[in-house]
Amino acid sequence: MSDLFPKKGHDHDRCVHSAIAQAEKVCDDASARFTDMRRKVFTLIWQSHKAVTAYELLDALTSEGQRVQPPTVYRALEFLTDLGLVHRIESLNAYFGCDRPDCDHLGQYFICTECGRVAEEVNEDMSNAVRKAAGNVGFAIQATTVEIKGLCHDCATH
Amino acid sequence: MSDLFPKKGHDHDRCVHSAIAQAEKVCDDASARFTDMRRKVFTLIWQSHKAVTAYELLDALTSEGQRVQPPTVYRALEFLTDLGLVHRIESLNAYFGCDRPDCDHLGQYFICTECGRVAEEVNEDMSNAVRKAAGNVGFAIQATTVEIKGLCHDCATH
DNA sequence: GCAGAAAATGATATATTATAACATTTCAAC
DNA sequence: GTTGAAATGTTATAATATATCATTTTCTGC
Ligand SMILES: [Zn+2]
Ligand SMILES: [Zn+2]
Ligand SMILES: [Zn+2]
Ligand SMILES: [Zn+2]
Repeated sequence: MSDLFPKKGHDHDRCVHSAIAQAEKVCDDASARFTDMRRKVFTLIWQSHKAVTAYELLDALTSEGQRVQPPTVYRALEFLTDLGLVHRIESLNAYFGCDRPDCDHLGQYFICTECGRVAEEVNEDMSNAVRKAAGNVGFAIQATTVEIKGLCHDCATH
Repeated sequence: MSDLFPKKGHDHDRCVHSAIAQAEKVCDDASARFTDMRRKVFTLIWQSHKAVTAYELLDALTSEGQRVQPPTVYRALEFLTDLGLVHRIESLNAYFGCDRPDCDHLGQYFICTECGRVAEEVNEDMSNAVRKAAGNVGFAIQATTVEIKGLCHDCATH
């Protein structure tokens, strides 16, 4: 059985640093600015492997000092999602950092209802099944939302 | 190419009557009450093949006479979704009538961004791909959200 | 039929998520 | 340094959803 959710006790600083490095590259390639605010929001999203709501981000930013307003966070989120650095999890109204922002993909999200962690997979069998089903009915895909809730292996076995 | 979205000019009264008849049966089998309010909400949802928001339902119910409050609509929606008569479309924050409420299923939803219509499919290839991907990583599925946005055949070709 | 319990709805308030509109600041290009 | 575009700040409000308690309706057992 392959891993998908990160191991407990993994070196999470590596996750964060790698994500930031990739984000810098993606922004650079797109001639987009990875500003302080965007970096703060992005880093907060990567604090855990859970999805984070806009207002959790607001609270975190506010407790750091002066009051941050909703549009500030939503703008940063829009920027990050447009560039594919962050994905919105529709069934949670929350946001999740992508670990492969360099390539275009139709991701699928496994959401553990016990520990709250989210894992993104890019599974060609699933993507192909979706594409084929769409093709069968003459539907031209623009975007897909595939979110699977349940128990991750750790939570199912402990 | 098989049909999925209903034809223009189809006999929609048949859709509605069939849906209501099925709902009555499902409620009866579950010893649940298909009250006036639940029937009204359900019928409003079936007015079109689009997904309907809670507040659109509220407005429709209110214009029928006295003011209806949000909890009234949300309660009816909870009842209907719990019984599988209606599905929530997460990416739209909206609700859509199921045309096969009698059988358990993991549905997939095609959402046309042009005409707004939604079509539910129960595609075993997709469902199996999801189950297999979950199995591969030891994930125990509780619920799935598969929503596909794009252009329906009518809108793509006209 | 009637009492009591359970289910459903009404009513009020409030929580959560998200955007519109305009002002100010920052920053890169010239 | 000036200037124009991008980003952020500020204020207000829209859209979606739930908590809580009161009242009404329906069901069950007698
Ligand atoms: Zn990590
Ligand atoms: Zn878990
Ligand atoms: Zn119809
Ligand atoms: Zn269409």
